[in-house]
Amino acid sequence: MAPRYALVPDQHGPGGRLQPLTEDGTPLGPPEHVPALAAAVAEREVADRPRWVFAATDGAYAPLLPVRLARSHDLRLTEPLLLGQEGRFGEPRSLGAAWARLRGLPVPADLPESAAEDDQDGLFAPDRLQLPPGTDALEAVVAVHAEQLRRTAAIADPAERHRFRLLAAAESAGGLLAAEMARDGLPWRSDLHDRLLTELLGPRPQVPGAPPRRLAELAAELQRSLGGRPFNPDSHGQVLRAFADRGIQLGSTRSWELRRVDHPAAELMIRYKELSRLHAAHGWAWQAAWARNGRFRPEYVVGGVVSGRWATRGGGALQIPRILRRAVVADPGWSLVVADAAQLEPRVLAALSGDASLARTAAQGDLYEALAATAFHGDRSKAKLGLLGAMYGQTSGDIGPLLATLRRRYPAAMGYVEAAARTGEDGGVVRSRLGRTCPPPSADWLDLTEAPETAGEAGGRSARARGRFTRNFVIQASAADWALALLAALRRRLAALSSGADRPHLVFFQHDEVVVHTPADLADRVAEEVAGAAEEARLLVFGDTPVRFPMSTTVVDCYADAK
DNA sequence: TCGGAGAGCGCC
DNA sequence: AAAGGGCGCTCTCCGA
Repeated sequence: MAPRYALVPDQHGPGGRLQPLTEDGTPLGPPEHVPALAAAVAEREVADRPRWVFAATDGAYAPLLPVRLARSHDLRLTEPLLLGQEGRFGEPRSLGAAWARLRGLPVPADLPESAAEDDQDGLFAPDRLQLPPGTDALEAVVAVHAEQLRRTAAIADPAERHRFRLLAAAESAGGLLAAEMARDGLPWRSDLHDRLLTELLGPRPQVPGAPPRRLAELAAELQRSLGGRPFNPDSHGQVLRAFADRGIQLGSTRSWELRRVDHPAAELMIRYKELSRLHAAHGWAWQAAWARNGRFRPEYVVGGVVSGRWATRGGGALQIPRILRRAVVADPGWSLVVADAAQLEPRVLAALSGDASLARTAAQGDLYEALAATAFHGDRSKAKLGLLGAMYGQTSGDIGPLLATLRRRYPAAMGYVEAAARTGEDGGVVRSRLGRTCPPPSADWLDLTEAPETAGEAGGRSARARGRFTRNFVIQASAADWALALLAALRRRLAALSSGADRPHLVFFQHDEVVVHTPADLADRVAEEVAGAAEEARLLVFGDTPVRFPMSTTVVDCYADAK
């Protein structure tokens, strides 16, 4: 029985090494080499339920799948969280870098992301750890892990320390889940995708690179409508010139600007841009590259955004146009449980700031409705606009009076975001609820603000921009904390619900929304677990708060039918 | 010929 | 009506 195991796969073959550890990272006996790592890990998972410690989830866990592990500690994901906590920004985060810092060796720079991309066979996995030649990887994993636990224990404030441990655990769980979702994939009906593209764009072009029929038609109509001279509708310069030739001066080709133009060509242009984007970003080429054998497999990048939101690499999984949700259909006999957190960010603000009055409006139901009733004479749109403006740092438009109202009625909440903004303007850093740290100002920001006599207006603009960033960071990053806790809890609950090939599993995660693919007869149970996980996340992240985080959950066959 | 910058728009 | 936070992706344009 060991509470933790360090795990390092062999460079070649299915074997690997395991090192039992105590809860504080001290080795328990000698390391063990096993010829079949996946089987050995699966066995210990059942017997001990340990926390698995590895350099990076993609290198150590992905090859073990479909073995499912409950808990892990990912050194690569935890290192930047700790560096931020310690005020050491921009230092390399690989295992090798952490090891070098520990041993006083020269610290290797992180490899650029592109170096990881071609690593289809994991051939370069050992190099990606960035360990000096001849270093024993298991020894490094054990040492860096113990050091990370020590650094975590050094966080002075007990409550902050506790929350940071939650953050590291949740981030690591995110790593496990991202690897699982990449493997399982999102159900994707290429036939329906194809039909949709054909309806909108015309038949798939036979000649690769040729524009679909509808785009060619629209381009021709545009040309006629603007006087017959040929121009490329994909070229902003040529579009501006074509409109100018008809006496229409445009500041840009943005669709909101085109929408105000009273000329038939404007509407054609808007339509062209919509369809051309669909074709370029999520058309047949995308389908061939990303949606194979009934599954779309995005590559998630856990913590890829400084706020802790996930990013994806290739495939644009987090920017799929809503219309394409029609192609996401559960397998026969299965269902999709689609759940999103309603009005997550304003609720996070209420919980973060401890504003009793705002918390009351966020205690249930439609937050904006409640806000409107108490402060905006029932005008929901004003309530929403005002609150969003406060969270984003908006200053222009007619928002002034709305912000004034909010400041009067919710001084604690508004004070919270304004304090975060001031910290950012002054060059400081802010943290999320669980302790994720925002990056410091960039070097050119310092140039602009530290020499005001030369920087002048640009310096002020830059400082205000950074104020908007830190203002939004505390909310966006704390919302990401909550979402990560939700994911970890839901993942655990789904595993408890059922095992084997027919188990419900997460297939999609987008900031504040999750999709679970489940055998249809378990769908209602899954929906209950979603609600339970949201409540669990609330308690873990915000503790004693009256704010509630309701999920809007639907059980559907097709993603497009949700909500 | 390639890479970076800028524009623009998809998602939250 | 069109400003304010975070991204990824694709296109054009332009300079090395």
